[in-house]
Amino acid sequence: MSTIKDVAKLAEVSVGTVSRYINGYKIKDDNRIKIQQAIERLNFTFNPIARGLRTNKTYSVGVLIPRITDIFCTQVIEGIEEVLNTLNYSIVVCSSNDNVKQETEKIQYLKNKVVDGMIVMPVTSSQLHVKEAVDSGIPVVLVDRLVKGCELDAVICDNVNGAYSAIEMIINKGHRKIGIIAGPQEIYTAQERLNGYLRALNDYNIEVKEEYIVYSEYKKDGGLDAFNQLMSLKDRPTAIFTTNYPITVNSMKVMMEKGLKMGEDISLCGYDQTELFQMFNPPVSVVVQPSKEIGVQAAEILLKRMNGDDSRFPQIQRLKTQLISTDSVKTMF
Amino acid sequence: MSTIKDVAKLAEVSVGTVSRYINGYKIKDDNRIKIQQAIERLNFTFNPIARGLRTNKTYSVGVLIPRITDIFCTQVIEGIEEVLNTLNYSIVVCSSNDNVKQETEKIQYLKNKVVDGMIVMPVTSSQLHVKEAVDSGIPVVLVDRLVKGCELDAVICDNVNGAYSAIEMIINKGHRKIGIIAGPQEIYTAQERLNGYLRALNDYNIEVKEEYIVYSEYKKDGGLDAFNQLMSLKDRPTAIFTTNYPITVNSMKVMMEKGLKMGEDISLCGYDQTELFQMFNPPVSVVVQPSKEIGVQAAEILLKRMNGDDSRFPQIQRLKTQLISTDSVKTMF
DNA sequence: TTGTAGGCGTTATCAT
DNA sequence: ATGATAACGCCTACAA
Repeated sequence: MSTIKDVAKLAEVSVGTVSRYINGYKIKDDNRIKIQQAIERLNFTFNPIARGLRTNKTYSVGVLIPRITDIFCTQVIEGIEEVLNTLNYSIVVCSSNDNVKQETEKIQYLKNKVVDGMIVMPVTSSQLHVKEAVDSGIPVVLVDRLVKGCELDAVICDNVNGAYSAIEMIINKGHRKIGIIAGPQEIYTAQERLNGYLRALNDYNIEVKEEYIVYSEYKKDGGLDAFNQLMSLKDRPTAIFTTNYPITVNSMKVMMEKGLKMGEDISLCGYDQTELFQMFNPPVSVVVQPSKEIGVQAAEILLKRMNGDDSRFPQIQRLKTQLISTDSVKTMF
Repeated sequence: MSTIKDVAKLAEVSVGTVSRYINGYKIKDDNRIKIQQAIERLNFTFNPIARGLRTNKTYSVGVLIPRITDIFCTQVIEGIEEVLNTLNYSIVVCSSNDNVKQETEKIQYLKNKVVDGMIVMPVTSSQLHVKEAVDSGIPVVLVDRLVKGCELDAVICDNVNGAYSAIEMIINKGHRKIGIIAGPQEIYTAQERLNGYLRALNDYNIEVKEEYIVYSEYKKDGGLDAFNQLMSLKDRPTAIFTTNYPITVNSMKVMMEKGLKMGEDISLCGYDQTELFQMFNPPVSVVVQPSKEIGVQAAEILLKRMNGDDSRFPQIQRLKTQLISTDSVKTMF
């Protein structure tokens, strides 16, 4: 590997001149040509590690998500990548595996890796692991979930209205007995989605029945028990709102095993989209989040911060969801 | 941010001693204690960038995949992460977006980022973009696909037998008119899967009909035209083997639109697994690749190379697939 | 516009 | 076992 020094020697200029050339400063034309040729001849590529040491910039950002195999997460990453890659930032990805302890460790880990900034989708909204990263002065943008007691930039969805629109649709199709499988209430999105549910019932003057509200983890096996619990009520709900992807999938799985037909025996509306949902018979009603757009906007805010622009801090973007309404929710009249 | 120098001063030792402490060399007990305290007091974390400059190691590896939203890819990454993260390697992820040009660029990009090694899932098997990276001396492990004319470590699946087992199952259920939607023949896995198909027909003495073999892209919209083409034959196949995930999904989509019932009007066997496939009615028959295991093994080989162990080069691991056989392939008798 | 030289935070070599 | 010091490759005053 040749260095700036080799280039300088071959081009018969000083290293300073070469460095200036590389960084786009103005230099004499004939020097420019000599340097270009030297670079070509030596197959020189400069060492960003050395530059990073000097400039304290690594041109890399950390992305911390609960799980790399989660479609929602990868769609967000796709958005991040789209913005950051063209600017030559690289993306260091790691997963917290839905685990607060790992999340804390990984934040520390990313800090140690000296990323210029990070985008974090927190596992829980309750604690302040994320706070540490902030305190170290590196810009952090939250995604999908806010964290209590943390003033931070964030790009999230309007979960209240997302859930509200789902419940409203279910009500409008004639349902009155509507169950919800809510997520853990330490999680910000889970709180909001439950709120949307409550608010919609309230607005339509439908009594909230405690037993129609069950809770579940937002993890891989979430929803299995919860769905069964709803099904075992004497006075079963006619429709169920499942508030994230795994819960939706697992509820469908249980229905299948029990031989319950979606949209006939029991109505279902889920959260988060995958192409396959629309290929079931009937297709699955879902609240869709603009996942890629979340990534794009998070990256843009992060970029702004990394460039030292502190305007409008903390900047919280709240994106709208979209409702896909299908026959998985039965029309009752 | 405090440095090793600050620690040395506070602990009243030399920087050399601090460095040795950090790197786990033996030092006098009381020095050790003084250093520990100093580190604590100063909240010192050492700078891997500086270390990297000196040691020429960045403790980061690049992972280049066709698309971050592809489940197969993310499962592979999950495996890679599992191995590498505990060893404190970070993973720089980027996508080639199914695009040879981007692949070439991103390989260059990763090289410039000074990763210690890279894991690449190549877009095509025909060209030598990957060769460049190799020539630069950094270890590269291929995943899922081999590249012609490149002697490289690789972890792939036995696609021939994967396809063979699928076709064999279809034959055993009484089908004789079996179509295949094969991938682009520049892609290694696509070649192999077609071979498996041909070999199985041959072994069972079934004539290969040219019009039952159609081709499609291995990309997002792959399979749409191809499936229609098979359906428009006068003498339609009774079963179709779709050779990757998008093709399988899109074929199912077309079937749905046309009102064809899977496993009755037309039988289908796909490639690559997602949990949702098993929740359709009937569930979808698929050839399943051990995707996470691919990642694990690739990471292990890469690790070996990064540690200077050149034994058994080029090491090619060929993993077995598994067949899920369901009623999506009709039993004909 | 250019050259020189010091420094970024480590590691590694040499004496001691 | 430890200290002093020269690298590692680049950037950036400063001086010319």
